[in-house]
Amino acid sequence: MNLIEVFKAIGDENRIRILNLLIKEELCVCEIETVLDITQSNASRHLNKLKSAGIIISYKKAQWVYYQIDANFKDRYNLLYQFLESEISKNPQCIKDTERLCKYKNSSFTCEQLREDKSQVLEYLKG
Amino acid sequence: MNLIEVFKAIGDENRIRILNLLIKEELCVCEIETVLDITQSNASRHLNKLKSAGIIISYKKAQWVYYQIDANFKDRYNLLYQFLESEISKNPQCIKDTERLCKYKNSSFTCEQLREDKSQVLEYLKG
DNA sequence: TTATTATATGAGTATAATTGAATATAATAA
DNA sequence: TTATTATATTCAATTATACTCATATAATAA
Repeated sequence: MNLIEVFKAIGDENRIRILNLLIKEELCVCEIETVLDITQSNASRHLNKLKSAGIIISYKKAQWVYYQIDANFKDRYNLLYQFLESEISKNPQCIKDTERLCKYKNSSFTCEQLREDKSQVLEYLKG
Repeated sequence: MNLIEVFKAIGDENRIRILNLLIKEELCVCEIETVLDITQSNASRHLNKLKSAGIIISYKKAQWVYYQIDANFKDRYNLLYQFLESEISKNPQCIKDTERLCKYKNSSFTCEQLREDKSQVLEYLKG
């Protein structure tokens, strides 16, 4: 966990968007790519950068990989985390993303649904 | 002052080093380039990035341009500023830079001296 | 005025970061 | 076992960033 690496990791729109979601709750890669509407490889890459910087951690459940904010990061870089939590919620793109996340969470869709028909979920989140 | 732009601006070694100095006190470009031992154009460019991001401001005194932390930034992004102030002092490179800054400040060298013989000042700071 | 000088900027180059498409890997399901 | 699938990774292309050298600009000094 290096100061410059952490700032570099946070200083990117896609990664800020991912952090915005993970601050709310842990999510698996397929959920993140769906809510943010970005490609799978792109989501995976950005998650890896955040993980390398020590901001998030991951664990496997069945075939899915779940990501969440690293408690050590919250603890060790607490002021930064508090700042991020507070400011990220004011970012226009993050506000939209949060709405999409809530919509997804309030629906009955699951990772299995995403596998079977992702376009259906995307259509639901759009309308 | 945009969140991502601010993080991008801070996420660079030379700019972190500059911020470390400016957190201690306002400095002009020729002092920054001397203490950090970087080229003039490089210092100027990084200062401009920090200024564009809304982190620092500048004013002219005679032929010198002095930079300092923007009070609005300190105020508006207070948690981030506090975090930065606290963490930056633990960075190995910044610790060395701070020593050089103190050495420079404790000497009788001025911007005029830097003009007349910069290499002499650099030699003093090295030894 | 001209000379000097502190800083900023332009052009070119080198390096790093981001991306999509395709493929590899590791796990589950049949 | 083989087929499927979620995620990670590689490759190639693009874009962004950082750096150096040279020059422009704006101010002071003579």
